[in-house]
Amino acid sequence: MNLAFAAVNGALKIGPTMSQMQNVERQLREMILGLEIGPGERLTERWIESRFGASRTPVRAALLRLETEGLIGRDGRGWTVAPINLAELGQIAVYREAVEVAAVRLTAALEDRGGIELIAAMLDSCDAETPREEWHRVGLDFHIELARLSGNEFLLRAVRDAMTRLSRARWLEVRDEKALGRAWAEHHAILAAVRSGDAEQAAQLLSAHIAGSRDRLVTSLHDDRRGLRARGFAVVAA
Amino acid sequence: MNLAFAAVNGALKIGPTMSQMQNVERQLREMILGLEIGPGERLTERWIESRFGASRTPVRAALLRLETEGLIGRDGRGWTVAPINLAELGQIAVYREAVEVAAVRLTAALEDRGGIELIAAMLDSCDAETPREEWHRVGLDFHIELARLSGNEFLLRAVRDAMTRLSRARWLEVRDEKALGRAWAEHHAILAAVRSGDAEQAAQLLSAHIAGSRDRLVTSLHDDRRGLRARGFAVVAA
DNA sequence: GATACCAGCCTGGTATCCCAAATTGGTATC
DNA sequence: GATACCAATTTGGGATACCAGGCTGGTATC
Repeated sequence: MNLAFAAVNGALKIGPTMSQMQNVERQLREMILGLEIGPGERLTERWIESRFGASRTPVRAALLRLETEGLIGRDGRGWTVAPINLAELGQIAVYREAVEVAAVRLTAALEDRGGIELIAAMLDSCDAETPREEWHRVGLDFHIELARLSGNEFLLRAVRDAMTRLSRARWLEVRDEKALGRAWAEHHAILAAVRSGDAEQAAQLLSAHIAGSRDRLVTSLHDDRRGLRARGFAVVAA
Repeated sequence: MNLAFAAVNGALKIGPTMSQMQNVERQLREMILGLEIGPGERLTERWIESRFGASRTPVRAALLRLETEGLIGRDGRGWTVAPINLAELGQIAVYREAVEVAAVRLTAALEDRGGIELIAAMLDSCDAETPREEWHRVGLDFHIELARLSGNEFLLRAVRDAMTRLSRARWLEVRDEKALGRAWAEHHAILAAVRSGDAEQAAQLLSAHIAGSRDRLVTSLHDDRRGLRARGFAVVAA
């Protein structure tokens, strides 16, 4: 079973019967997260309408939902793809630390922690041959699936929301193989602590992981901000 | 300055220029939170349309937003006011403990904690003569404003979301004067700890307060579930 | 050449119309 | 009386027409 697919499928209801609104929402989200539409770019309902072959009714519904996800915002009397906001990334790190640590503490206290092995398998499915997209996806899904194990819908939703908002920034981050390996090792260390039921250890490792991740991310984007702006991406300073 | 009003005003943009969608959203939210529309009740877009004198377009936009707030949900091919869900209340307590404790720790570490006095004043504005609605509102706003002091938008949003979802259940809770006084005292004790910069103490007091609040809430609603159902309210067991 | 002004276009906001599917209520059948 | 069935109604999903306000580009004036 593919955990990641289950997650996506559960959230988005991919299937033969998908409404126009879900269709537009999904495709538009993918274009934004995949940076096919750059941060800061203007969106018009008419453009989306013609781009996806749906009328304005489902387009507007999709825009409203993406707004609540923080992927787009209102710019006066129009829609704008959310810019990369370095200050916001710092706040998100604090937020996700709170909810992820709470979730991992809950999970470590559970009796049935078998789900951990599925997450470990997901991590192990990545190797040197794995494309960068896959590393990126697994890196996000690790935290989401870990939160899911807690069984708390609200912690899960919060983590998923945070990872969605971090997704583009993490994609833009320049990460060398060493950084990828370190993250991989840290993920496994967290899993080991949870597996052994050591909530305190798991919490500390996770906190450190999130803090380090935030520092590397903000530093990388801060250093690259000129290049990012040159690509037409709106970057808001910390 | 009225903190509570500022919060509402900031969130809802009350003013002379309010779109139909904001109008419908606000009124419908008030009807749901005020239990004028009972938990579990069916909603049709046509009814809302005629009830508020707006066409279906803004009605549907408002419904989409209220759905993300968890106040309504889809029931097959229709809309339903979210039932009172005792299991969910327990999960929300865990969630809000995570984010509120994180926020209060941040605030206790701030240099400028002057905002605390405004919150204390808000608490002190309630006395024996104060109507129940006001106690209810202040009890919710206390936690929201405390989170606002942290300066973290995401923690604030999370607390606001949690309090919105708890609002109806807390309104239905049978609280005697003793319980109100205890909550008032606990709130002040938390403020005192934050004021003195004792993050650890503030965190512990807040955790205990949330746990106690949850226990009383779930117990009260559990005991009253027959009465609630007799009033036509859908109550989902824990 | 700079500036004040105005018409036309483009935007999101709203109202309304159509549609397929599902619910419902009555009816005929056993 | 229970049940299978069918038509009318109602539902949300979608498409489209219209509107007011703001932006733009051109033009006339100084």
